[in-house]
Amino acid sequence: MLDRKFVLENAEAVKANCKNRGTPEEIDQVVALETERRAKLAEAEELNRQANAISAQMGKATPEQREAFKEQGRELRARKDAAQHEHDELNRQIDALLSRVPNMTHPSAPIGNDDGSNLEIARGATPVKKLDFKAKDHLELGQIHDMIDFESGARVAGAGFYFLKRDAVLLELALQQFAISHLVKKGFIPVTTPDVANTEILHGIGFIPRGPETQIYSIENTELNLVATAEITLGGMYHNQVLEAEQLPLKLVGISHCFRTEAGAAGRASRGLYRVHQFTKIEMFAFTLPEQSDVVHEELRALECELFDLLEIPYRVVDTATGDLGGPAYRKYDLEAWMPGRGTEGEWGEVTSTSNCTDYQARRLNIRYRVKGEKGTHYTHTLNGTALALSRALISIMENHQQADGSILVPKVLIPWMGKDRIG
RNA sequence: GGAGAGGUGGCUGAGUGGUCUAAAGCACCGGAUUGCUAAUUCGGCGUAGGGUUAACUCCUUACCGCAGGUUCGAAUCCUGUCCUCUCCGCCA
Repeated sequence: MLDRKFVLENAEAVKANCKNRGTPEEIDQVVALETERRAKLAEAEELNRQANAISAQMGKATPEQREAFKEQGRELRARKDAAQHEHDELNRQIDALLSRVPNMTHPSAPIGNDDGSNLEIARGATPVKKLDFKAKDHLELGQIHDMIDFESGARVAGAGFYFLKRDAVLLELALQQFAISHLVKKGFIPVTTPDVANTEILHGIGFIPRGPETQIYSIENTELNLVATAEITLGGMYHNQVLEAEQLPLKLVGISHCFRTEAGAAGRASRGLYRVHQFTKIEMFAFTLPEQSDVVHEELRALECELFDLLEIPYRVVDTATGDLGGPAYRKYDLEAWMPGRGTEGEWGEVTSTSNCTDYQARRLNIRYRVKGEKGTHYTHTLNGTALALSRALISIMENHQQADGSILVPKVLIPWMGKDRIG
């Protein structure tokens, strides 16, 4: 959510930003309603002040005065309640409008309507290999080595669920160990989180549960929802809290179980593990001072690159265009790994994503920081980044490290965790 | 799951319908003072919104877990709800 004062004072810039992002905007209406709201607030407060003044005299009033005061008090409070209700209604309308307005955008982010305008800004250290045999996709490889079982997944939980077996499990655990231990060395605090969160927290992060097109599984008769990413719980950790400036930047790495309905995604390229209802992720999250967030964002991106370089997977880095940014993101980088089994001759597929959400989530979640010796508080900035999405990491490892005979070489960094250097 | 107790400022903790404008202490910040490892003393010390200003400068409103209700007036009374603690039961 943007700051109301900021919207009022920068209406034209906010409108232009909405246009760049392809979001319909009603900024003029927000400005009008907010102006009206402030007037109503002043009115309600003034009436309340008068009523308080009357009440204060009540103690030393004579019995006759008392009755007159009571009557005046009643009337003032009634008028105040009326003004307050109008104010509250305006407030609700503004909130509804404003919660649909996306974050402002980093001046360097490419401007464009959709992912076609995304800008490739870097390539990984590992080049795309020309295979001298026909690449198998991860499903075929999974079948050869009995690693992925979608049929059983469907029997138990429906299409889009799966069992990992044998070396896939070892590989997944190795990847988790590898990513977490790497990030702990970089100063991240490892955390496990709840796999459910209250609706309020989801809203704060920018998810909209329980709508017709929601990505979120919700638990009936409760305010609980299965998380779609640990961004939700990690960001929610400090809901309504005030941090000390010297604690920042606060960097967390969480083990994230992700549950997604993928409503509306039917028909999109989604063979195998690429788009599933449940997967596990290693997720980075940071709370920073406003002046730190750009630097930390670059740091998260660099760490993602480091992990994929170490896994010897070819990838490209993409600076996400305005029209393709999610609402809370100020800037977003994606890593797209080369997936030889995807499409007819291989394709890039998104494997990580890191966003700087500036104060957009922090304002909704009310996460602030205080500077020692200074008055008042400020909103933190929040950032998130995928370290590894295990399902897609599995795809990229299996498909990139496959050999002509169908065996799969284990990347060097995983061998100690995996206990072997080759699958099959 | 059952029974009970409780949620008040950074912390401890008083406050059971009207100077609560929330006592007091601790911690913290600033000043003063005294030659004894620090003491004493004075002052300040929350968050958010609105108005005002050269200026957190002044004014004002709200906030005692949260949401409602009663009342001219609620930290205080009522209802609901969330959370914490203790005991019992169950359980990985």
